[in-house]
Amino acid sequence: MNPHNSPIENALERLSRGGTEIISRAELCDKLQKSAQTGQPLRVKLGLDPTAPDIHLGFAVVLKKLRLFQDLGHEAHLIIGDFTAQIGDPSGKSKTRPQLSRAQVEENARTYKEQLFRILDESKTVVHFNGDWLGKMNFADVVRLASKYTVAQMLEREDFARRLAEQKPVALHEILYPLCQGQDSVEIRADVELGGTDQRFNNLVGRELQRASGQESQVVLLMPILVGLDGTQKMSKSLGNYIGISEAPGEMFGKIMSLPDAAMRSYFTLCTEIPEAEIENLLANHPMDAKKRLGREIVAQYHGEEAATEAQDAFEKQFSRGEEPEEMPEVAISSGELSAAELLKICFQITGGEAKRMIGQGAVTLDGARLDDSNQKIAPQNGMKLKMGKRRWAKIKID
RNA sequence: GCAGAGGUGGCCGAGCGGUUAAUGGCGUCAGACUGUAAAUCUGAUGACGAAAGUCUACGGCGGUUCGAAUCCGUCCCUCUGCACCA
Repeated sequence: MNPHNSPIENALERLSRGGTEIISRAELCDKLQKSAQTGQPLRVKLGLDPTAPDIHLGFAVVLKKLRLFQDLGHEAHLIIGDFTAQIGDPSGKSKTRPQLSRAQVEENARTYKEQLFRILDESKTVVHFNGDWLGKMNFADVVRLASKYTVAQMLEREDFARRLAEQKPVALHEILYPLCQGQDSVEIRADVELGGTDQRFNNLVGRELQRASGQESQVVLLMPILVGLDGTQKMSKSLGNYIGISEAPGEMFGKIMSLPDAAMRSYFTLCTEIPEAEIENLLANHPMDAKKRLGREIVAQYHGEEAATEAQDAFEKQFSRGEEPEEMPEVAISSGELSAAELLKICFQITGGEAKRMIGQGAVTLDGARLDDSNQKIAPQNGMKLKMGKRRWAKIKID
């Protein structure tokens, strides 16, 4: 790092790592400077959706950035979107969501916090519920808020434009969503708002509404979207292509190994702190080794170095060398003969058709011997090891 | 309100009286190969059943028919155009 850099420039540089877009850089520079002079920390906002308390690596990208702000001395302001959750963010798949009770939201928020503070500094975090202000607005307030934005402006938003073009429904309340989120910024007087690039529109509305309310507009930082396990679509819970930050080390490592090679670069830059030059070097070498390094790096962040090494060893043992895993789920079975298909149904909780299919496809072995007849009678014995496909194992235990 | 187009399996999307548990694509799973739970290729993919077969499924309900996702009636929902437009 350039020793001549001022602390502010230094901070700016760290904040923009990983392809972060800053709107605008000059304003952020200003705010950082003012904060340094007055000793007043910046209020950095991040909105959370209370319906999905499982934090994954994609969201962690943003959380890590928020953590960086905290490390620079600023305050994190989390907005639990208990009110907006009733609308459902049109950025996503836009299914109407069930209304959550306050109790459910608080329960979710608790689960959320356990995970959040694996990344964030709790002592510099303030949590808000946007129902506290949005829920109190009366219809006149809503009309006044709605008057601050035009239909044409709202329709600039890509989601709406696309859905209109595809002749898909766009409900009126959905176009209120960006206004709600913008109002949150007004309420907490945010200096900065973080989000994925998919939040660009919403976050910019916040700037607009703050200006309309006589506040200084928030600076917006947009992080690139992390792709999911499929390597194309964004990582999200609803698409089922995510890696949760509290998943078991082995599971996490395995999922990372299943990423398409092409996704590695963005994972390295967004999910690890490895310097650019080293990333280039890793990617120039064998992809499998690079991916193992990636896996170890990420697992270590959430579970520690030791767990990461263990996860890698277990992976190499089970998949590279095809040996059986150290630990496998035990399944209790009462003694007595049963058919191979029935055994599978019990051990792996699958349907009869699926069990037959697995056996028919040669996917099943019992103590290393392939089963090829689903009607074959088996007398289960303690310690028998059943394997289905590459990953699923069960150890039989007689009741 | 009027007119037109639609609502099909996890998703997209064919079918438009029987051979349709329903083409195809995506997804998922498996096998082969390998460099990995990468890539590629191949296959499988409603439930129950040892099997024969039975059941459930094409927005809801009712009807016609030996037989309906396919025809008729009705209701609900979406889209497009027109009308309405303080």
